Amino acid sequence: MESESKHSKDTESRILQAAEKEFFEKGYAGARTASIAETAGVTHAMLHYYFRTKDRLFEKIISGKMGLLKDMLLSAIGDNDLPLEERIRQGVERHFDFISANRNLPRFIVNEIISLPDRIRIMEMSTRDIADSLLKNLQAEIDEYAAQGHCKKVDALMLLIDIVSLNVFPFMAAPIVKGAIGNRFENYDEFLALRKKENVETILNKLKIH
Amino acid sequence: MESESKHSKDTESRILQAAEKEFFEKGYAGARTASIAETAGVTHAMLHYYFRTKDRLFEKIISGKMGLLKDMLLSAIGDNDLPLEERIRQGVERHFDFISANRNLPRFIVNEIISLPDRIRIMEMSTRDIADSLLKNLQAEIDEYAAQGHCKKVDALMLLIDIVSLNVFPFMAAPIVKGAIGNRFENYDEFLALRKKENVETILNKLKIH
DNA sequence: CTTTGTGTTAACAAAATTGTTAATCTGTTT
DNA sequence: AAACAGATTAACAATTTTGTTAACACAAAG
Repeated sequence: MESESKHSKDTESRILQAAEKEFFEKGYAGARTASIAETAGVTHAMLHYYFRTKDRLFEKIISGKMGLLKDMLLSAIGDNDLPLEERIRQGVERHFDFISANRNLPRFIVNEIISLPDRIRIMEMSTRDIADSLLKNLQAEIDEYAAQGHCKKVDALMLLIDIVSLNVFPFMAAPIVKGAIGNRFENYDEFLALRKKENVETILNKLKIH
Repeated sequence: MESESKHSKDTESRILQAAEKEFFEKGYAGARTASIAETAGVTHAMLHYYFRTKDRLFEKIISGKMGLLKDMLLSAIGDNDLPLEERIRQGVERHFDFISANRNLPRFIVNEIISLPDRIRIMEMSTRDIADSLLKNLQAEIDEYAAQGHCKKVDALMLLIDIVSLNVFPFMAAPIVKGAIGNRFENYDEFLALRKKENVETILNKLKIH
């Protein structure tokens, strides 16, 4: 038996939780306030009581997730005090794990944020700042290693896009990929584990000198 | 002056055209039949006259696009009668161009088809068939080349997923990537041209022996 | 124990969206 | 030109979804 007490103060957070699920699964337009309320186990009047409108509730969710986008990019670079190859390996793995832990975040971002013209600019500026500062360091490091003959002189930006592309796709397009892999794997997580290794190799392979 | 004649039989196709645009941009839930009708330049009653319901109109659009998904995968493999490396290079380029010509098709598929439980199974079976037959040939070819010492023995499935991942991302996540590239490029198409080359190299690089 | 304020509910209202109908128009056939 | 059939429109109806309100519950403070 769960606590059946009325006047439960966690109502607000339960609505938020249910809203996140609903918005992530169905997008803003597809989400229904009544459905959110039902999932949260409250009447839909409560939703309006706490958040006034669907829009404001959506804002609450989306603003909380904006930070995660930065984290997603940042995680792809790894710690600064490791040798380059190890740093990149770790970065790719952490990035993969991050997305794995937020499987429908990329789809949500791509759909909902892109469809709001205002937000695109915020998004662009936000990613620009992160990318700029981060890539400058990484590029310098790569160039240094390359000068020492330890790796190829690759473009850091392209490398970052490679990492994100490879890591995001198997989650974003999971149903299609599931179809493609057929019965080659026991379950999808098994495939994902292998895919993670493969992505690390693909990225490191771009640095290797032929 | 366009033909202002009433009784224009192209009304149906204009609705379809407007519907495709609307559904692609806003998804099923976000699309408005009135908006579609307005874009098509007809009253929204016409939409119901020709297609009865929003659902049936959506079906018309989606079923027409299902074939394109197959084409998208098929284009990534290229012609059979070329040397392997050339075949893959051409495949990656054609696949990139195909997506470039259907920029919001991937997003549409990922969102709308995935959200319909029925369709996922159709999708899975559909992709399975294509992937199975196609990958068997490609894998055999790779293995042959590898046995001759001309390339590494890579997994064809992983290679296909690599191709699609790398090619799809810059279109699907365009606003985020735009932010990341900042002012390094004149315009996005210039970046895309470079990205296309980069993807070809990334893929071919996986085949090269170190 | 009454007051007070917040949380809660059910029923209702408003708005938006989809779907229908009956009348009208237009080109075609006889 | 009269009849006909499909196309078109405007007005309306139905449904869905969001948002509001008034009454009620309950715990805490005076």
